[in-house]
Amino acid sequence: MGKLEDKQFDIFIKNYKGHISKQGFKNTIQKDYILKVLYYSEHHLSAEEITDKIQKEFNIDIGIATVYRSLNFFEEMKLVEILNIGDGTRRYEFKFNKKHHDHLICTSCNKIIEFSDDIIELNQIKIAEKNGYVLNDHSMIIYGLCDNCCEETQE
Amino acid sequence: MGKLEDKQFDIFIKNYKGHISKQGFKNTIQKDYILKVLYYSEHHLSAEEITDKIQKEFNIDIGIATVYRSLNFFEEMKLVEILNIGDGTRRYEFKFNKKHHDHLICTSCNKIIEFSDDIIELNQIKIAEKNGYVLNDHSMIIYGLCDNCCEETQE
DNA sequence: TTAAATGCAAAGGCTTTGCACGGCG
DNA sequence: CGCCGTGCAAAGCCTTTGCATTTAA
Repeated sequence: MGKLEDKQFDIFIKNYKGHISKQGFKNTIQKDYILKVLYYSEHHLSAEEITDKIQKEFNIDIGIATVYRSLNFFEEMKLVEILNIGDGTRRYEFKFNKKHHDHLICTSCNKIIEFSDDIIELNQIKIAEKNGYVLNDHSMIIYGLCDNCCEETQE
Repeated sequence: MGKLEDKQFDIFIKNYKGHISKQGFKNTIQKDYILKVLYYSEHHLSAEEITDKIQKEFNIDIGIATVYRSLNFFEEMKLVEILNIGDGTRRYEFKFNKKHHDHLICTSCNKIIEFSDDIIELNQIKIAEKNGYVLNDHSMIIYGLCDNCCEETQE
């Protein structure tokens, strides 16, 4: 968490808090920590992982129910996106100010790589139109073996 | 369930049964009915829906545990594909002899349309390669409002 | 002060599993 | 007859919910 990033995060959180207040909600440290963990995380985290990280990195106990409630709240506010890779556990990622992207997942080690592809972005709009749908969102997950796991299976 | 289709299904099931026997598994009427329901279904069904359909259409009671076990079995045999639209319930569809396709889902009524797009198919291979992944499979879900639901919201 | 947020534990969905019994080969 | 498959009920896992308590504004 370098200095520049901290400044960026501070600007974001200040903005966020003002927004929250205006809407009649209340700011809490729990939400701050969840946002902080998500903001700085390079990975897509589950509710349990977020809870553990807050405990380990900030030495603060937080109920997992609060984490779930907050995450759902953030999702409604479009700050957070849910990633469902099909293993029964939802993962969450910070979305604000981030370009849309899709995911490439290793079926062996679960490593997740983000990618974005303009051609795919364009085509999904066309497909939605062609079928009479008004596009909302999309999720594309490519499953495969990452380079590491691929080497292992060849040995 | 027209005559032509019945013939097709009979051919399939005969083949399938031979295959099963060779592998040391046993054929059961339960599995037959599950395959039949999936084969003829135009929709993507949940385990519960499959169980209910077998009860209603064939008047046969089948334990939902058996349905789940069979579906997992069929998935391993690549006969069935799991569709995870993110609402917590897995849906299953017959895959055998069917071209790969993706899904367009209405976020209001959950209507599912299948589509396939060559450009997207091509691009996902490129993306996997570019990132050092060996492609396995992919799932693309486009979320939007279908024409019906779109009209309703405008009224 | 007072409405919203938290934390705990209980409840809720969906799916899996253990075990005794039934039925295919 | 041996073993796999089934059915039931219980357990598991992730997530949500009810309720008393705490806390921000």
